[in-house]
Parts: sequence; structure tokens; C-alpha cells
Amino acid sequence: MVELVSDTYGAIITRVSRSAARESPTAAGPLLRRLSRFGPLGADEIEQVRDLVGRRKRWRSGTTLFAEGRPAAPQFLLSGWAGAQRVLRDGRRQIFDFILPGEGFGYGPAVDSQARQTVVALTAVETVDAAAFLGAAREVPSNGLWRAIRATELEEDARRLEHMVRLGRLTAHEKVAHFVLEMQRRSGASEASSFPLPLTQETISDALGVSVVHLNRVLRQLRAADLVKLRGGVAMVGDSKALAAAAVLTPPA
Amino acid sequence: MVELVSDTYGAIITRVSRSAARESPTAAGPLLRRLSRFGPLGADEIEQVRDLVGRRKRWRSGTTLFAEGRPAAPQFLLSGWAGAQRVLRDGRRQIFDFILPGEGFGYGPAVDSQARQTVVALTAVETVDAAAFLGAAREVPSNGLWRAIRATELEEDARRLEHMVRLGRLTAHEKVAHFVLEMQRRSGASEASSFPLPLTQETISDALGVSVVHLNRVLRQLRAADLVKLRGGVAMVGDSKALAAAAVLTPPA
DNA sequence: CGGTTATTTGAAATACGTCAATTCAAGTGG
DNA sequence: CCACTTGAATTGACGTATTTCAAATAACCG
Repeated sequence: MVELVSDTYGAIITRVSRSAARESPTAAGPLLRRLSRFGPLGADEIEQVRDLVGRRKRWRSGTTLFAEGRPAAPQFLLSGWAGAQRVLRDGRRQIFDFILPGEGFGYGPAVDSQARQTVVALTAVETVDAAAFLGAAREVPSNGLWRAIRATELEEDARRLEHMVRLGRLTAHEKVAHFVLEMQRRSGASEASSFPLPLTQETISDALGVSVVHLNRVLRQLRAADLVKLRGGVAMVGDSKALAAAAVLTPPA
Repeated sequence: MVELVSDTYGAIITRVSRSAARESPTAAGPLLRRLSRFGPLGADEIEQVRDLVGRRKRWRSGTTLFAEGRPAAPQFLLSGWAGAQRVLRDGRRQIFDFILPGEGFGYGPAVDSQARQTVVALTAVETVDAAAFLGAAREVPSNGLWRAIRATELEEDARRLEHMVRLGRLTAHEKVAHFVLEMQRRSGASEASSFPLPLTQETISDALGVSVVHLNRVLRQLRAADLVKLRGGVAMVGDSKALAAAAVLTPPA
């Protein structure tokens, strides 16, 4: 379990194995795993990815990785978590989506279009520029990488629709239950009772459209009912059956 | 003003001029107007559109035009209004977006993917199949039509992000003000004080994530403050300055 | 006109937000 | 190892936004 956690929970790895970072073979792990989820990759494709990983950059938590209004600058997140969001003048914040290790961000719905969302590092993160990489993959439509990336975009799209329903039509309890289930699935640890969730309660509340205080109280109730426990960046699902019932919706991948 | 209303409010036209429907030169109006908003169209392109319009079909209000889970089946809405939505098991409904005369729907984020939203006619509507049309336009990237369609998708994307912020972080008052402004812009009658809004209060409430009753009360207050009046499918903006202030956000196109 | 659907209003319950303080956890520097 | 600091989690008390239930108009349609 420790292995699993440190695996997905990239931000921790980084700090633990800093000395061995440069030559770490696992640095490409999350990205490869995600890309090969939709079909096997060729040996050359895997090589491409490993090559890419060598050029990664490190950013501390809180860094703006991609600013709204800028032209698209596609990137992959190798480790750590990020959030796509918008902040209102008065400080209110809405998080549109979370970006997990191995996932991409910074591409618009169309090339050369201005993005309308800001991406912020929610933990320490590592990123690589994916522009050239994506451009090359785009040339060969049969490419496994290209297929994987398109599949990822589809998933993102589905998630956002679900997020809208959650924001507009679920109660706070349902929102939280649904959110935890979504994160469980995305973590890949589909059946594990525990998985990494390195998010602040304030961050979660800004995603779900609820006040931090209220979120905290809802969490307390879910904890008391032994449905979920969040502690130290790790989520533990107790009665996943009951949690699913409380979520009303079936969360997407 | 009557002309303007009947123009955009396609559903009304249809009924009024039923006898002259077949050869009506205005049937292609909304679609042409919207497509040429991003640059002039060639004479041949205009001809293509007119040709398309001849094959239009009529549907009564409430009809499901496109069902979630089905493979993409792109269509244009020539007249009337539709809504992209999802309904929960217990009857709760979330409307993702509205589709106005001249706009398209039924295409997924990728070709041959399953759509995850249902499109329902909110008034009587007229639609045409756009699959062949889009396929042809896609062949010629320089095509004015293709450019227009891509631009439309960008707008839709921007609208949905804004919709998320609205759902998650705005109060009911702000939601309504923001929504009215968005609709004003989309109606094309940007500076007119009055524009068609053929939506039920229940429909609007399902879009904004608010109960009908509460929406009604908010509308009453906005009416009393002379900010907006909704009556008989028409919206009248009184103090548009104050309305914008109440909306907090600047709505997208 | 009669029947149906939408809008409107009142009264009461509750979910949720705000304010303010306290506790807890995890450094950091001495 | 111990203050000391800082940010996050937690809790209480209170106010308000919003929902729900129920009923009364009002608008629409055949």
C-alpha cells in the first residue's frame, strides 16, 4: 500500500528520493501508465515518453503553471496535483477540475486559442512541455499516444458535465460523496480502500461550491457514519456501497 | 421590434407563416447570420446552407432531439430553442446549455464518441442533419463554414466554464442577472432593451441550479428594482448597468 | 369555455454561510 | 528537545439564503 500511495502521490516521491531523482526510472511511471490505459504503446513511443521526462521542471505548491488568456501551452504533469480554476475579483474561487500525475493540461479546445482557465500547482509538481510531443503524435493518427490523449480529453469532458450536475443539483452531502468516489476511480486504486488525496479542505470546498466550514461538518458526518475519512492527504473509504448510495450519481472515470 | 423578435424567435415564425414555409427565404436566416459572424461566407457556401435548409424537419416542444449515449449526430437548429441537459433518477434536472436558432448540437468532443448529454426541444423547433455538411466542410480547412463552426465550439466551451462558476460560486441573484446578460448577448440584440427568451421559469431554474419558487422571488425583486422583466417569453432589461453590476461576472458571448 | 400548465404568494423548515475562536499538525530555529 | 510560528482542521453560535409544501391566481390551448 505504501508503494501504491507514493506511486500516485507524486509530490511525496519527489521529496523523498530527491537524490535519485535524475535517473529515477519511475519518473515516467504515472504518465506511461495513464497513456497506456487505452491500448498498448509501441517501444518507440515509450522511448519518446522517457526522453520527454528528462526535460522536466519542478515547481513549488501554489505556482501558476498556466495563466488564463495565454495561448495554449500543452504540458504534462509528471508528479503532484494541480487544479484548473478561475478566481473572481472578490476572491471567490471555482475549481473546474483537478489534474493528477500523468495527466495533461494547458491545451485549449482548439489549437492557438486562448485558454479560459488558470492552472495552479496544489502540491509541489513536476511538468514537461508537451507541445512538440503532441505535434508529432498528431501527425500519425494511428499513433497510440494520440489515441490516448484524445481519450483523455473525452474523459475530461465527461467529468466536467458531471461536475456541473454536482454543482447545480446535488446537496453538500451528495457532492462530497460523489467527489470522493470520482477521486477514488481516478487514482487508479479502484478497489483499494485507501488512496492519496493531497488536497486541502479549502481546495475541495472551492471545487464543490461549498464553504470550507460546511465541508468540514459534512466530512465529520461522513466520518462518523464510517463512509469516508480524510486525513493527512489520504482518503479511506469505509462503506463504499453506502458512499455510492449517498453520491446519487455514478461518477465518471 | 416585432421583426427582430420574430426573427430570432424562430418558433413563432414557423407557426405564423406556415403556408409560406417551403419557399421562405428567412428559414436559413438565423443559421447564415450565425455562421457569418466570424467572417464572410462565399456565395457557394451560402448556397450550401440554403440547400440544407430545404431538408429541415419539425419537432414539437418537449421532443428529445438527441439522446445521451447515442453516437454523435450533428444537427443545426434552424428555429426554436433547445436545451442540453441530464436528468437524475429522482427527477432532478441540470441544464448544461441552451441552443438557440442557428446553433448546432449533437456533435461530441470527438467524432464517433458517445455524447453524454441529452438535447430536448424547449419550444417547437426545426432541425437539419448536419453530418454530411460538416464532413464536407472539414475537407477544406480554409472553408469559412468550418472556421465558423470551430469558433462556435470555442464559444460553447467558454460558456460552460462560466456556467460552472455561476453554479458553484454565485448567489441566486447573481446567477439570474448573469444569465439574463448572457442571453441578451447571445440573442444578437446586444443593445436592444428587449429580446426573446422563450423559456419557462422552471427551465431557467434547472439551468441555474435553483428552485423554481426561489427563482420566481428573485425575478420579482429584479423586476421591482427595474433591472429585468420577463413576460410572455420576452425579456426586457431596464437598467443594464445595474444588471451587469449585480451579475459580478462578465458573461461570455 | 374548460382543462392544463405556468406563475405567484405565504408560511415554515433546513441547509448552508459567516464570524470568531480554538485545537491540531508540522515545521523551524534555537 | 523545546518554544515558537504558521497553516490547516475543527467547533460553536448565529444569521441568512434557499428549499419545500401547499394553495391561489393567471396565462395558455384546444
